[in-house]
Amino acid sequence: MRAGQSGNDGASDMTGPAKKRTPRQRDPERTRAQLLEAALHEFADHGFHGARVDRITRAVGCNPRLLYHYFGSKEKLYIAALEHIFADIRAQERELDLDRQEPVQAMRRLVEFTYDFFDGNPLFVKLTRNENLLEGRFIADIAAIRTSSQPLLDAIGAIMARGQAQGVFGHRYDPLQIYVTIVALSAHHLNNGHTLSAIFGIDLLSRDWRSARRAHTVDLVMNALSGADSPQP
Amino acid sequence: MRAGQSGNDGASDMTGPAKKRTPRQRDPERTRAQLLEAALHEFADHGFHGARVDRITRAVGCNPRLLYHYFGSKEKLYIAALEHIFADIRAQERELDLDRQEPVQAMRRLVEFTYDFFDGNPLFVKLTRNENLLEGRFIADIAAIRTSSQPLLDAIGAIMARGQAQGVFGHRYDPLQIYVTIVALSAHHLNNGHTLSAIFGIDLLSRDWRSARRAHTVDLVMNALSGADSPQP
DNA sequence: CGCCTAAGTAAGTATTTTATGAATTAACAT
DNA sequence: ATGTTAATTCATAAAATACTTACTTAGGCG
Repeated sequence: MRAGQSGNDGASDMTGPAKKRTPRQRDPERTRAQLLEAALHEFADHGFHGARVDRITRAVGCNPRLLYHYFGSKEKLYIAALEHIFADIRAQERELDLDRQEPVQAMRRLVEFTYDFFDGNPLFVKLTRNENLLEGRFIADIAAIRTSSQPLLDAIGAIMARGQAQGVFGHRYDPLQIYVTIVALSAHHLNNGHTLSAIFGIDLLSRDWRSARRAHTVDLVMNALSGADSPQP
Repeated sequence: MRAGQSGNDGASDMTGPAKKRTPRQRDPERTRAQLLEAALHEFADHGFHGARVDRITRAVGCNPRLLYHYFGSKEKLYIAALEHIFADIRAQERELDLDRQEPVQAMRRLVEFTYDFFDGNPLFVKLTRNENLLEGRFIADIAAIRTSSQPLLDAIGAIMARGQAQGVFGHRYDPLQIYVTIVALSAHHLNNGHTLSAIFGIDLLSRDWRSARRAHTVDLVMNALSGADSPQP
């Protein structure tokens, strides 16, 4: 707290209160980062329209003007937040390294990883939900969002092919369908936790239920892939 | 601008249409219904915070005051809309009648029904999404929302039990997990269609993809239930 | 017919909320 | 120091937006 208190010079302030003359230590990077972090939470909790720039700046404890100085507008701040959160998933996905493992193990690892990602990133879940509410108005413009998606699908396709060749996997599904399935099983109860919980009178967001859900998800996907063939109509 | 006078002074109106002199035929029920219908779409498309009462009344072509006359506030209108859309699903669900069919067929029917319900009710999907964005602030207060949920779970449990007894189903899962799974597989791509489409560069909301998804969903659930046992760790 | 209530209209207002213009102050290179 | 640039504050514009007050008119009912 080295900031130049030398407090009493605040006396020069004419308005009565004269409280926090503390002129906010200059640190543009920190300020920008704090704003982005606060925005992430604000947009996640209230959506774009429900979010208030005022709440964001108050959370950071800075002047509203700064938000516009650094980000230009509420919309641009939202885009920055979206971009930031999507960068994370790409980074994490890159560490998966599925090609070197046996098919069954690789698939299990992918499912567990995916489940844990959503379970551990409520901000991502919420921001994504809101972006879909906005009909994906901004997501398309974010560059580098499709970059590592094809590799992921390829990896899934490769795992299934290998598994089939080895005879451990049965019916071969479309990799995209499988991936959407994994994500659906992992995230739907998070996306719709409040309504589902209200409808069934059980808290689907509790630690216990989520833990059971994890096992169920892994179970189901492995079961689907290893099953010989789908029951015929 | 002493409004009220008779028709032809519409010439003073600058915008072309000049329709509004017609003093809206009196029909309270119709007005109320129209407001509710418009609200359903407005809240679905923009969420609670993004929705504009002004747009709703303009869509109906009535005076803003009427909205408050009939519903009291934006919030109460939202609740009315939520209540209305949730009443539908309950009604439809009641027609299922799963107990009289063979287990495999009953389950297939349930999955298809559930898939088609979400696929055919975008308003329901969107309103639900928004209600979850609001952390279920209103859903809990809506009476009769839990009414027919337990019967549904019981029905699922019964189907699985019968299937197991007949030897057509293998491992027995928790009915709630199964139901959440069915819903997840049916609705996740609708809930997250825009982001997923952007990420993979494929339109998951197209008729073709949704049709493929339907088959995949049925396939997966039937496969999961009929599978002997899950692959062991 | 004439009155009374409720449906409907016109025209605000109060408040919130995003956004800026311009002054002020710190940091830093020269 | 000094001058320049960028960070921060102050004060407020400007626009939305939910909601109201005060009126008008239709139409059922005695």
